[in-house]
Amino acid sequence: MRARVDDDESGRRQVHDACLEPCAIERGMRIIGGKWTGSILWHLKDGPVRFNDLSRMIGGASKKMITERLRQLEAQGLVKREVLDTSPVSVHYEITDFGRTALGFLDQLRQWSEDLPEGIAEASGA
Amino acid sequence: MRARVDDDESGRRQVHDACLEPCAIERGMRIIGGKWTGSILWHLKDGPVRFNDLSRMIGGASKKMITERLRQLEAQGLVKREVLDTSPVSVHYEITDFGRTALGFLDQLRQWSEDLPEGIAEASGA
DNA sequence: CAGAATCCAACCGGATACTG
DNA sequence: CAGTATCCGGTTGGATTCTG
Repeated sequence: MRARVDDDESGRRQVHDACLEPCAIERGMRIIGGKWTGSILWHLKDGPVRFNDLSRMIGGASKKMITERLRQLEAQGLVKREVLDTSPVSVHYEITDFGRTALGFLDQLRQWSEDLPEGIAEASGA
Repeated sequence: MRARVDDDESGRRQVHDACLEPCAIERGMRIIGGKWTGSILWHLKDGPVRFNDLSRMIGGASKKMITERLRQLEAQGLVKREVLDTSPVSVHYEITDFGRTALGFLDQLRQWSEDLPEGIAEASGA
């Protein structure tokens, strides 16, 4: 937060020494590393999903969380919100083209996570 | 406490319907999604690094954080700690083979993060 | 159905100071 | 050098209740 360094306004100088690539990782993580963010995005990959369906798909996340993350993803342009004026209103959430560019990484992460040795997750916050 | 299910004391039942893959994503995220975790791992990819060097490389993270994440990564088997009894003691942190299996998607994330449209990060927690 | 609002405990993580 | 210890404010995120 302190050494933000100019955004190439002067001449492609950008980062000086340390965080060049690492910061990219951190920045990315703050975008799709939030709790449930990845899961939400992942569940949208096959097409638009309605709010409650999404909520049910991701059992474990509260509606509050789903909403929050969805709003965030929308603000970032990874997800598109669409209100259909049906009987009791339904809302579709759809992944954008930009959002799809994150699916590759997400899929790799998913694969990696699936065959983790046992007890790894426990060692995280034990 | 309602549908935690997975006590696996009875017989490997674990996940029931919803979160099968999504949970994998979440689990993975909890392992390498911590603040600085990805960066640390990434900086170890070219060989062992000493504590303070690592600390300097990742300017922005306090020693406390570096230590914490390092301990966590060690407990999970992604990083190996090695104490060399030199003059004022030096400690090497080295990525393990298992740890290397995470570098693939970390690199994808890095690439993805590098050419993000401007203003995206700001929309995260603004 | 699709949220918004409120409350509040837990944890995260930065700053600072101290140690062998 | 390589941490540990302590403090502490801010954010996270779950539970619950209410609404158009």
